[in-house]
Amino acid sequence: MTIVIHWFRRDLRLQDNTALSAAARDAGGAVIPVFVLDNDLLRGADIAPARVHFMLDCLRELDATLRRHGSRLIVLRGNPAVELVRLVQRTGAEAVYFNRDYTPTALRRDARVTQTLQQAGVDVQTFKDSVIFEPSELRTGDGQPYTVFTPYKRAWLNRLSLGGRADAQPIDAPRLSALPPSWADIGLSALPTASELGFHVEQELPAGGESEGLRRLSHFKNSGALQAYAAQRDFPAIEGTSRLSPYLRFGAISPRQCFATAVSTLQREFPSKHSFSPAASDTKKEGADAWISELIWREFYAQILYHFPHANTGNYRREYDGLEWGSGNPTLDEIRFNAWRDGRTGYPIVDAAMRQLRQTGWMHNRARMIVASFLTKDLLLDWRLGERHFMQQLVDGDPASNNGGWQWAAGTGTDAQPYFRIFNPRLQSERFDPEGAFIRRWLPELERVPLEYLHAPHTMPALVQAQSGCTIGSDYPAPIVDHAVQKEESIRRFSEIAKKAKPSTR
DNA sequence: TTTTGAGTTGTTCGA
DNA sequence: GTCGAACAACTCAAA
Repeated sequence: MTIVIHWFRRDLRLQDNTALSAAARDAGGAVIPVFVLDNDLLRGADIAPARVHFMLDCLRELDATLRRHGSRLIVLRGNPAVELVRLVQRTGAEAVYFNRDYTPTALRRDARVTQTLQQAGVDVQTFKDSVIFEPSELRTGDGQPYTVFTPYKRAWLNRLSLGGRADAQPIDAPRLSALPPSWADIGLSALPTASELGFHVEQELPAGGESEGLRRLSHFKNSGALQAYAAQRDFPAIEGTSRLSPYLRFGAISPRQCFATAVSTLQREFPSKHSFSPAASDTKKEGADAWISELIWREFYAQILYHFPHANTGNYRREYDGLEWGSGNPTLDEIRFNAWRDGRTGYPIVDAAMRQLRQTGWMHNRARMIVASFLTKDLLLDWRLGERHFMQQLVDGDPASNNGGWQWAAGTGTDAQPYFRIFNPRLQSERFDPEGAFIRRWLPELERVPLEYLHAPHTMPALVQAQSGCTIGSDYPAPIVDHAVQKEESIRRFSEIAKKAKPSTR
């Protein structure tokens, strides 16, 4: 009888798991579920304690669910290639199956692991799972990868309606056989905790795991947040987003499950083309449409990083390699970066967002844009500093989406807005946190500051500062830079590059 | 090859 | 406060 190893990576679930179901099918249920704690990744510079903790949560639940079905999760630690070959030798497995990962680091690792396994005579099979359409599946008429979102989205939706339905259809969880009792000593005796791995988690984190991911997906739909998504998602004080990003990051839920949920909402609101659609339903349709767009953005950035791996460490638009970052004074730059990181810039919307990140390992997407714009356009600091800090903090930190988002904000990426369109932090604050609820939630020192001063506390007269118990300079900082001045300098630097270089990306 | 339409998420100014 | 226009010029993708 054939035995197949399923190597779990970013697919920590049993339902709608492509490689796992294929393994169960090909092996008649005789699947060895395994996860490898990769020492190289755990020692990497871009790792976040919060993300490790969340991942371990997912693994713990995966193991518990497998045990309810008579199986269990074998957890190994070390180099995946070495550990998997050893597991093959011990168990007599003939094949290793896994779901494909498209980030540069994962591609290098998977090439090494595949080669090692094949040299040992093991059959290796890989599957599409973490996206609905893979990087190579959508090409322009010229056969080139898409570099602009809107045509990409159009092609994505077209492909779906022209025979791609199956790609978006979730599949059921497989039936797995019990592992032989004689294998009881294989793998770690217990899943380590984050602190046992050397990570100190200070945040209150969402509970990881497949069931929690599915519960949140249902809640997102049933609470009406999905339908209201287009109208509410931009306000960080509102629970208007799905909060599913960590679950998608680790595959506790699949993009197909998300897409199916969004589509079911559309079909329920619009059972037929001919039904009368009042204005309220149009809003609901916009909600699901906007959320589907975000799922497509996730795949857009995955394929950008796949096709343009230089963007992983450098500017997607290489002509900006000559761009000057920083003030020219490294000490000042360090002070400014630390103020940004710690939420002490004197711009409340920025500071509230940075404290939300530090305290929860997550940040609202509108806030991510604001703080990224602030770091790159107001502090004139290299986007890579912000990108790395996000990766070291975010529970949902995904290399492709994080890189894409930062380069977009910095103006060095795809679909960059014209360089003179620079976020004004005060305007963003007034527009997207009009009641100041988000600011007050994360900046207790501003709790009693009247709303008319909340978006710019340094404008408070001395008397008001005294009345609200918030003295500028001691309780809360004055702005560390002048937005109007920094904006002009940023525009100057970018326009210089634009004059010099003929744009090219490749 | 040429043409055409469009481009996530904005800001500022002046009426 | 609200609204429309200007901001500059280029690339991408498809016809």
